[in-house]
Amino acid sequence: MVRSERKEREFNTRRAEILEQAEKIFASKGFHDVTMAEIAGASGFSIGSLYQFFKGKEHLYSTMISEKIDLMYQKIHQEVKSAKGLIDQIDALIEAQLHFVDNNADFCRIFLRGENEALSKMMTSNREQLINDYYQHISFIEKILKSGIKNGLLRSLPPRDLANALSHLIRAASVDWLLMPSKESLSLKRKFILDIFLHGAQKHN
Amino acid sequence: MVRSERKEREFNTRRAEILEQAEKIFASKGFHDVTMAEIAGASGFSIGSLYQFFKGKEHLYSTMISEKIDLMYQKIHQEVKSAKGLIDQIDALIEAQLHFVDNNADFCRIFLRGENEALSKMMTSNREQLINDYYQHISFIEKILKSGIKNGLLRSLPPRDLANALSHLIRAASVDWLLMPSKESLSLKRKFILDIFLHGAQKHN
Amino acid sequence: MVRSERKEREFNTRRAEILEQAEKIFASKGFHDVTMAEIAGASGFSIGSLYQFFKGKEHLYSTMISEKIDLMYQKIHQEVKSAKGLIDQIDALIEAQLHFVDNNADFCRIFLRGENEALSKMMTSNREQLINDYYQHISFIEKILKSGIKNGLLRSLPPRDLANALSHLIRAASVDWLLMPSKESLSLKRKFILDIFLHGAQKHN
Amino acid sequence: MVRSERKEREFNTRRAEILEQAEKIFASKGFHDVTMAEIAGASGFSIGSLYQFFKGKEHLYSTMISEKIDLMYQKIHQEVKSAKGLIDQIDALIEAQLHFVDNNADFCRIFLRGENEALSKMMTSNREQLINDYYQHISFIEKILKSGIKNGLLRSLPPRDLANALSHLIRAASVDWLLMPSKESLSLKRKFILDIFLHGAQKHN
DNA sequence: GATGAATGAGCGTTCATTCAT
DNA sequence: GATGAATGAACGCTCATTCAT
Repeated sequence: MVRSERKEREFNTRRAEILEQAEKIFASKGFHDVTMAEIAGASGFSIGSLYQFFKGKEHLYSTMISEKIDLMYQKIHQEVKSAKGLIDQIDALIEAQLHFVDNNADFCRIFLRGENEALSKMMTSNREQLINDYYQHISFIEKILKSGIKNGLLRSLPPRDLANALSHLIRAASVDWLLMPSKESLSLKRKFILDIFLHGAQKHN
Repeated sequence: MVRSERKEREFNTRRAEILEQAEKIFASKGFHDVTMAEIAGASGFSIGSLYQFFKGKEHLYSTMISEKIDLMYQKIHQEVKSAKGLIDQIDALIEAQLHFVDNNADFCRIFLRGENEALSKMMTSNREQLINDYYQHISFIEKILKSGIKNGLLRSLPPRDLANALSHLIRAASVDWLLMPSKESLSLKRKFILDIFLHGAQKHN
Repeated sequence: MVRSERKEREFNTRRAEILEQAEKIFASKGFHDVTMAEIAGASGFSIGSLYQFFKGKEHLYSTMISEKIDLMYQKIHQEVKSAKGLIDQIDALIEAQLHFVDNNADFCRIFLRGENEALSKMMTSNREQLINDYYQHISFIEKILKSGIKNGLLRSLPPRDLANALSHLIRAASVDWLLMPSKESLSLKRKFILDIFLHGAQKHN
Repeated sequence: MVRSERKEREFNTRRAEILEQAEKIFASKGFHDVTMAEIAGASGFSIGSLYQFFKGKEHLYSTMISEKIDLMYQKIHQEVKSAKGLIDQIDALIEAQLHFVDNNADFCRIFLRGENEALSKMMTSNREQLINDYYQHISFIEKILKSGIKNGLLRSLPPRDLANALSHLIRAASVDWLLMPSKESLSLKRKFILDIFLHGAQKHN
């Protein structure tokens, strides 16, 4: 039916609106200090309506988290894929992730709080999904680096560990920036991250 | 008075017992899903007794976190200070931190839901203390690396960024290990971390 | 909207029902020995519902007190205003107050444990309101007596003190009656109060 | 034994010390906001010791109240008895009671709060004792007034009601004074009370 | 479908009282 | 006798979820 298609479009629009408002509120106050009434008010829906879109508060929260993170992964992978050559791909990876953090500071700060413990409760399925997505992301990086090793551009180190290292070097800069109020744009760290990842800290003569 | 000395010893023993049990429980369930009654039961005290040692649930939690973290910093700094030479010091730093994670996996997992300093849950004073301690730790690493730059052993990069990078490379391995149930000892990553930090991933001809 | 009008009517009905039950319970057990669960049970609402009508236990209590007292003042003033002549007005005042006590014995007994204004239990704003209302009531009596002095019907004594005296003579009879279980109607004291207030106890030859 | 006599003297001294401190604290904070630990601290005894003198908090409180009130009655009766002639006796009654209120304002203010509801709980025996003492006091006044009637000095009105009236006229002035912060000495009301009680408010030609 | 009033389980905390020392 | 640490029952309040309208 055509009608049901429109309905579904509308459904998705409303759902997205709720998620958008929920993100803002959760980002600013954490999980436990937010009430369903608050989200209902901010998104212009009634409390009851929220339950047509999400099974409950936890579901709403974890959906918001995982959809946003998936979006991040998507963007990153897209940027990386459109880059040519190993170094450029790594650079694109760094740039894309820093860019996301830069533009979603409040959201990212959620992870500096202890709030995603919410996920540890009932939402095991969602939590596992999140970890799974993370692994996939790491695997994605791993694959790139593996090809670098194959090409002889990178040293022959365990690719999984390399991927982890690269990922956390980006995170290092991000966390530092998130904790510090008002500093220069996070993108300035891009070169440093690439440099330290490729060449290390030691001076070579 | 001799008597008050014994009392104080007993007081500290009991306090430590509570903290030990609280750590286990908080580690497995987070902050909000734990009740004072649960901690009381596990530690063999009455609910009321808990309040002779801690001002409330938050205080108990934040005390547990910060005392444990301070212990980690102490151990690390101690190990590093007893090492001679830049490389050995960095190695000691890595080893000491991996060792702590290895021996306190449950505790560390708290931080997988919540970053290094974990939390809005803490009374501001305690939270600030914790952040302060973290900064001091980073500064400690920074100082070592700075001397390495001075000596010409390390490249002339921003020492603060280097310290951050090193710290997160250790974290990278730790997180990977913490997420994976049952693997080899975390210490095996020691050499890799040192290697990647010093020489980077790129092959140099 | 018509709808909201009905809702409001319902809201007020429910609110009044709670207050009515709360009055009975508070009157019989005081403030501290009453639980919200008890009031909820007696009034046929859930605990949570109580909080839709009142901010908390204190608010419920002080609202009950002050609304009832205001009602008493209203009735008294109304009766007095519809009387003509000084003596009749004083008589109406006595009669109206005795009548209220007669019909609200349990409520009034609250004040035998705690004076006219009853309480530290109230939010300051409400407490002040209550004291203010009391002063207004005394002023109301004062005004009547003042006109009696002007007319030469009453002796030239401080009107405020006279008002106080009259008010407490009524109280004297009320307290005596409230403390004695099962006696004749309180209204029988009406003549005595008027007599003693006007002519005093001494025999004049 | 002589020894047990000294013991008893000591016991009574300590008991009185506790009651004295308890009065101050209860007077300033009411019943429920005072802890046994607070009284113990203020009176220089341990918590446990308090229970050697009183069965519990309520017992301590009600004992303090009734002993103090009994003291008041004693003083009043004593003053009255040493006065000669009806009018002087009534005057002594008024003066003695105003004097007590003047010197024990904080204590008296307890009764303007709703705290003696404490007595409504378990301490039925004590509460009854208190009411009984009150009745005895009223009876004492009644007897004096009755003799006045017999002598033809007072009008032939129900002596019990007269006693009540006189008692509450004194109370009227006391309450007014207690509620007002900083005013002239309460004793100034003495003449007014006597005057209004004897002659009433109406002008007689 | 949409609403939001009603529900009631759940928890942190206090403090009078007890009792081992 | 004196102490004060230990006990644990008790209660106000919140808020996710439901369901009658």
